[in-house]
Amino acid sequence: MSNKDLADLIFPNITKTIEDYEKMYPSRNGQVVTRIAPSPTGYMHIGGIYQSIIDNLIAKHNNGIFILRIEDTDQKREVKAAVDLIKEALYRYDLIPDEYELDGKIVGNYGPYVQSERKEIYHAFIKRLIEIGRAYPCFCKKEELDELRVMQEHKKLRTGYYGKYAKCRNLTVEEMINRIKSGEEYVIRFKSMGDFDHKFKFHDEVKGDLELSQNDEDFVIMKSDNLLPTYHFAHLVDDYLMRTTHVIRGEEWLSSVAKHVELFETFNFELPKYIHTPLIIKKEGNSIRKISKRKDPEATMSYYSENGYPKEAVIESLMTIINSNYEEWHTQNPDKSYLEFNYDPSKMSSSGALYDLEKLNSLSKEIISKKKANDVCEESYEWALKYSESLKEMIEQDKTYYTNILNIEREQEKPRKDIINYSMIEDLIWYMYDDKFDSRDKVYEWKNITDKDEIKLILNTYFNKYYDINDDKDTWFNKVKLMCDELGYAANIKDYKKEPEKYKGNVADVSTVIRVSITTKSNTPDLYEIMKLLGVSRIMSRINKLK
RNA sequence: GGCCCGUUGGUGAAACGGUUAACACACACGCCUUUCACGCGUGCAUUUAUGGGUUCAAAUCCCGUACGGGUCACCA
Repeated sequence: MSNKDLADLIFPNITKTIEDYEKMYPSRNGQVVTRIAPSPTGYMHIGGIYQSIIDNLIAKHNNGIFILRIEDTDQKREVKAAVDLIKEALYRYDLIPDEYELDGKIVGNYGPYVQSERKEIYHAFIKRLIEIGRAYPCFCKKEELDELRVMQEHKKLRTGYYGKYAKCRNLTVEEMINRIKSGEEYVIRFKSMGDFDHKFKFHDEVKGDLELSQNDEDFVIMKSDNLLPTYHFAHLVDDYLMRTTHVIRGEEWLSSVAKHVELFETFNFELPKYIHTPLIIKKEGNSIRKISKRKDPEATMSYYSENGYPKEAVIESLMTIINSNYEEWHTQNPDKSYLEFNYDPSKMSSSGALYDLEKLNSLSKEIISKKKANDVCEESYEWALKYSESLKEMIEQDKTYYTNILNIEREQEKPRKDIINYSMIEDLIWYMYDDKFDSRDKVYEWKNITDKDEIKLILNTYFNKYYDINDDKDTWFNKVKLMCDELGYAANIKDYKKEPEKYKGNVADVSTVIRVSITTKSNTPDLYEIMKLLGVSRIMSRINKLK
């Protein structure tokens, strides 16, 4: 009985060899290939988009290929709709893969791109490993493994299935065959030849040169229940066969590179470049921790959709933590797409990247302020369709009116920056709509002038004597100033500051009274424009109701 | 606990043996202004977690300590 017999017993139907697959998926002649490989376990995590941005950036920058590969080897954790969620998130941010498998359609010559569909491929590789004596079935039960670990911990030994603790590696082929034939459950383990006390040099594109201990663990490469490989083995096979040149993955994988290196060396495959990205972390009180889907809403991409952040803002904010020199580059090249930025992994922070919502907000304000009113209208309408019935109705009443509101103080050199995201638009402009104005609980935000009679006096004087809807902006404001003179307010703030005791107040106070009486708010965009849009009769009706 | 990685203002960070330790966000103040905002200006680390060492010179190199993170699954 030989290893070959064992291999044939375990994989009787596997006839294709590694060499067959190498021919099916030939070398791509130096073309750069990156890949995002999420497991479909729920909503897209912000780390996934973060990595996809880097994948896409490297691929596009080098005329390369960006692959989406679904890692569904863990059926227990699988969530059915998750692939749709992944696709949705990727497409929303224009991170469109060149090769993928979605909705049953395969695009690309290196597929399938879903791991559960690649079972025979993995089996061919495992079969070879068994044949050459570098993999073996292990019959240890979970309880035995637990016992082993407890014993190791107790003796303060390194835990794991290695060396003399890897007892199944010493089984004879005959014994293995007999136990398999008798129906015992087993996993396939890799037979390591490494020595933990020997170090090897490893270059990571982010962390630089590292010295790591060799792997000596006989880790599991194929699971017992679904015969699918574990991550480590799938990484070897898929990234080799898909000809991946750059593996971008989270830092948590750093501690398994010794396993991967031994795997690649065993097959004599060239190692891809590794970019182990810092974890996205979050500060909570005094502790810093990995951002988590369960505790942090902003860890999930749906947070940004639900709150109506424009996609550019999300990308920008992530770019600033990907390479901190990005922001500077972007201010120098305001018209260029981020895809033209020269990403440099060695410039990535090697500690965690703290994702800052404050920064996102500031970026988002900036970006929205530079958009055309029409685009803001369309994008916010799209958002409202999904997330806000109320805003949707406002927009549908009269799109032009809505756009005009958005356009106040917009198309000028220094546009107003008050919209952080689309979910806050309604809060910013509801007073421009009569039904909202009438139905909402509102507080008039009077400032310096609160005396009812004084307010009445100002409003009466202004609307009876001065206000004319047809005035241009300068005339309009000059009239406000004229009224100030008449009522004893300073028309000029400087005059007021010089001799405040001479006046009842200044033009700012008077303007505030007009503003608040019409909008209830002390903070609004340009009053002249607002009055123009509202029109005389609506203004007067509001003024009259006030009395 | 073992192994690995890290630690520069409130935050993201630059600086790769010689700078007043960039820049951005936040914050504070001032100016501008019909309010708020925008914009503009100013301020904001006597010092790079900490203790030693190397050097004419250290945030940068070396060692120790502390603290934080990752990992030690038939999860990825």
